Amino acid sequence: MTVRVRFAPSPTGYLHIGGVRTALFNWLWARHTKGTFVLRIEDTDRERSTDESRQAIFDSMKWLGLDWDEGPYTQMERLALYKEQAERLIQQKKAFRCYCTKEELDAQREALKKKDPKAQFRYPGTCRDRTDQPDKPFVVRFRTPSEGSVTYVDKVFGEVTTPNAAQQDFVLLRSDGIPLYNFGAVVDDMTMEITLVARGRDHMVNTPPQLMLYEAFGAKPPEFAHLPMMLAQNGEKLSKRHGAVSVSEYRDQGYAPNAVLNYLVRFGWSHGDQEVFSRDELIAAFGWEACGRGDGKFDTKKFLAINHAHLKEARLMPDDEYATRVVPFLEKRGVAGVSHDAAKAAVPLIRERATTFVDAADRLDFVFRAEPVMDEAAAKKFFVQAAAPNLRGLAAQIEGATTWNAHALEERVNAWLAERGLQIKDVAQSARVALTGRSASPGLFDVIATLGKDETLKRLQRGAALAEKAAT
RNA sequence: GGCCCCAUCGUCUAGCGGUUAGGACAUCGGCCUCUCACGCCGGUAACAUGGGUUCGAUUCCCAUUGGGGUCGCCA
Repeated sequence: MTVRVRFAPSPTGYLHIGGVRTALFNWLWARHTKGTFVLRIEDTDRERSTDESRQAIFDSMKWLGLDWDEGPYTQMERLALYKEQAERLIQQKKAFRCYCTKEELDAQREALKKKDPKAQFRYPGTCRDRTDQPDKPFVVRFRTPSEGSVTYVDKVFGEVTTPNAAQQDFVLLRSDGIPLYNFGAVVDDMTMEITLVARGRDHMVNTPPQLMLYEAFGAKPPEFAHLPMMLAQNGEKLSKRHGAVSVSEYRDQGYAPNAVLNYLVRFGWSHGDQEVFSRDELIAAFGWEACGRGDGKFDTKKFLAINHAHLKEARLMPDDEYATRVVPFLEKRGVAGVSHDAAKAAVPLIRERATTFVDAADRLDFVFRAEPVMDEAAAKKFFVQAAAPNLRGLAAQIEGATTWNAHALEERVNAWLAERGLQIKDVAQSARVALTGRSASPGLFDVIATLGKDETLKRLQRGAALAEKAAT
C-alpha cells in the first residue's frame, strides 16, 4: 500500500515553527517512501481563518521546499460531504441530533458537578434517544460508548489505551452545518485515503474519538504518529513572547530553508551522532523508529549554529544559491545593483564567517560600496602617520602585481616586507581598515583579490591620505 | 480534579542488561593566526527518587516526585 500523509494547518495566522516540524515529518515520510504528501487547509473556524494566513502558509511551505503532491484541499469547499456523512451516522443511530443549547448543557453540567464533584465529564443532555425532530437548531453528536476502551499502537509512543468513560458525546457538526475538527479530519483523512497521520502530541487525545469514527464508518483507520512537544526555553508553550516563532521571521533573519528543516528534524528525531544533514540525507535516513518521546525546549543558539553549519559548507549551500539568497539582504541594507556573479565571486570571503544571510550581507557590505563605511574608532586607531608609508608601499606592490590571486599577492607582498624588515602585522590592520572600513574582515589578500587592482589601489591611497592627515 | 503522555550533561540527543555513559550546541582553557572567523586539542557538565526482577541495571516492571497535553457548537 502506498503511503499517503498530509499536513492540515488551519489558516489562522503565520506558519508556526512547530507546525513546520509537523509538516516536515509528514513530508519526509512521504519522500522517504515515495508516497504522497497532501496539503489540506482546515478553515472551518470562520472567525479566525483568513485568506492572508492561507497565503502565508503556502509561501512558507514553498520557501522551505516542502512541496505537496496533492491539494490544497479546503474544508469549507467540502461541506456537503460532511453533512452527507453525518446523515449516514444518524441513520445508523451512531450519531444523533442534539437540540440542547450550550447554556442548558452548561447548567446541567454544573448541577452534576455540585452533586458529585468527581463525576465524569459526559454528555448530560437528553437528546440521545429522542425520536422527534423539533424545528429548532441542532448539532450532530456522536453516540459515544461509555463502556470499554480504545487502544491503538502509536508509531512513536507505542500502545496507548484510553477508557471510553473519559469520552463524551462529541459534536460532529455545528448547528450551522460546519464540521468540528475531529469529524472533518476523519471524513477527510478517510476519503483522501490517508495511511498515516503524524501530528503534535497535543492531538493525542483526539485519536480515540477519531478511531471511534473510523469504526462507525466501517473504515480502516490510518496509523498514528505523535510528535513530542516543542517548548520554549522556560518550558512554556512556544509562542511569540519567547521570540521568533513564524517561519517568515527566520527567513527574514537570514536563515537557510534547509537549515531550518535540519534544526527541526533533530528535534525528536536522531540518526546516530549526525547533526548536519542535507535534504537528501534526511529523506534517506528518516524513520519513525528513531523518534524520541520526550518533550524538548527550543534552543536559538543551536538553531543558529546549524544555520552556520549550512552556510559554511558549499555542499549544503552552493555558491550559486548563496549568491541568490544574499543579494536581497544586501539590497535591504541599501547596497543595490549587485550582480549575481559579483555576489557569487565574493561568497568565499565570508563562507566560514557568516552565520546568517543578514550577517553575510553585513560582512560583504564593503565589497559592493563605492567607499566602505568607515568604522571611526578603527580609523582613528590605525590611520596614524606611521601607517602612511606602509600603505603607500603596499599599494606600490599591488600595483606591480602581475599574477592576480590571493596566494601570489601574498608572496609578492611578503617578499617586499622581508626586504623592508617588516612583518605583515605591521601593515595588516591599517590596510584592512583602508580596504574594508573595519578592523575585522576576511583575510587581507582574499579581500584584495576580490576587490581587484583598481579598487584596492584607490582604497589604499585613500587610507594613506587619511593617515597622513592624522595628528602626530 | 479526570483521562492520557513523558523523564540521560544547561539544551538537542546516542544508549535498546555488562560502556572510563558517546556526540552536538552552549560554556571554560589552549593551539593556529594579518584581524574576524574556521579548524584543532583539552576541561567542567547528566542517567529525578524509592522499591523490585536479575549474577549484573541508565536500560525491564511498579510506585513516588516532577513536567507536559487535554477536558468547546477552536483546531
